[in-house]
Amino acid sequence: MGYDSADIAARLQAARKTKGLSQRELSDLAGVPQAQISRIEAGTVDLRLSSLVALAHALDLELTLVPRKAVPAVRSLSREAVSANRKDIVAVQKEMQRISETMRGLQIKTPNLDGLQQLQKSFSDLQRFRVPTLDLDGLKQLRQSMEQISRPAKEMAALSQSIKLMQAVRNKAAHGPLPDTGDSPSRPAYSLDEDDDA
Amino acid sequence: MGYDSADIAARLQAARKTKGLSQRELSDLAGVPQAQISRIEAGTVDLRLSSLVALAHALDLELTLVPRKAVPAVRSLSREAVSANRKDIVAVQKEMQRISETMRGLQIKTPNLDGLQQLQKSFSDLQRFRVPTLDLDGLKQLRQSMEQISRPAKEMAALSQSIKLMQAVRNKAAHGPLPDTGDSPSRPAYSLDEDDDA
DNA sequence: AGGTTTGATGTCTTTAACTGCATCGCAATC
DNA sequence: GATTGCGATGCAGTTAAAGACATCAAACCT
Repeated sequence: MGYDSADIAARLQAARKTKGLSQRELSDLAGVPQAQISRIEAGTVDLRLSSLVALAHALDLELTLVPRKAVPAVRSLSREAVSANRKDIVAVQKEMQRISETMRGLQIKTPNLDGLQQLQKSFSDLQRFRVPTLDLDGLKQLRQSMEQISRPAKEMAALSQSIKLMQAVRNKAAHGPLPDTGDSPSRPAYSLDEDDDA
Repeated sequence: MGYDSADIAARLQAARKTKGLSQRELSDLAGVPQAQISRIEAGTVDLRLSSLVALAHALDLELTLVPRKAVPAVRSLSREAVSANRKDIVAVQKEMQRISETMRGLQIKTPNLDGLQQLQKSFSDLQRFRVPTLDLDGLKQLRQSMEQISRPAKEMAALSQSIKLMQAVRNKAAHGPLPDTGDSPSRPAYSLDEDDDA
């Protein structure tokens, strides 16, 4: 337990998920038993430093001690490194791949379904976005919806739902925070404010 | 043992020292036994996260997980926060205090000693400098020398030596790296270099 | 529906951190 | 020379993480 410890646990889990790793995969990677990882992420154990470092290392993270006053700066710096870029590139790519396959499947199974073309067009549109801009959860939701389309008697509802979801993802990608090409430092929010205590 | 763990231990010790804390003081502050702190700093134990967090907290540090690629930036950021400012303010203050007391002692014991006035003048001069600019080791050396002055038959040698040392400290403070008032961000060395792997 | 994966939990043994206390050597101070 | 404060070390007892299993329920995919 503890203010900080919970943070650490949460960050470990977040890092694992955005890397698309299961607890077992991470287990193999870090040499820490899956059961232990589960307990750690749940925050029910007071883990050893060696375990923490092993996990962090496997997740391309480093454990650092930073001065209190530098914490906000470091936070924004870390955020920039993970969210603006990288995020869950692999996971998103994978999801897009699967959606693409689902799309293909639909075109074979129900080629003459009204609106399928529109969906296809939207998808082609979506594929032009740079990976990091896409929302993983939105994509997952979308795929789930798309798979409903092959269900008899639900085609139309599922189809229009899918189109809606896809446009939602598209809009989010278009208007969301832009990681863009040359990541402009966007004003250095990281600067140590002088407090001169003591 | 471990690549990272040693780092952590070292940083803990460094933080403690620059704060001018003894292991026992830190022990009281963090609630971790002195013996344990010793072992931790020596790197002979694989400490628990709770201990680490307790110590970090007591030292005004926070444990954070930062992405590999952001590590250099974070490092320079932390360095800036500790070294440019703060350094070992407390220790320097303490040392200055003790020198002041030593000075007073000399003025009582050997008030008519030639050159004492010059030493006093130099010291007053020194006191006008901002704390962080002063060199701790130089001050320690100085005090040691000053205490020799009360030793019979060595007064003169010790006195001139003290004057020399004090001027050395003064010069270092005057011409050394200036932590100055408005710490200029001195060019943001922290920027995440794009590598775009994957 | 059946098979697989994922995360959560349980049990047992081993290992080691942790605590509390005492002590030691060393340096600095009086 | 005695005292004090420092860090390091030893030891006995308690506690809990680690490791190596085995399950289990839920979600997922075919």
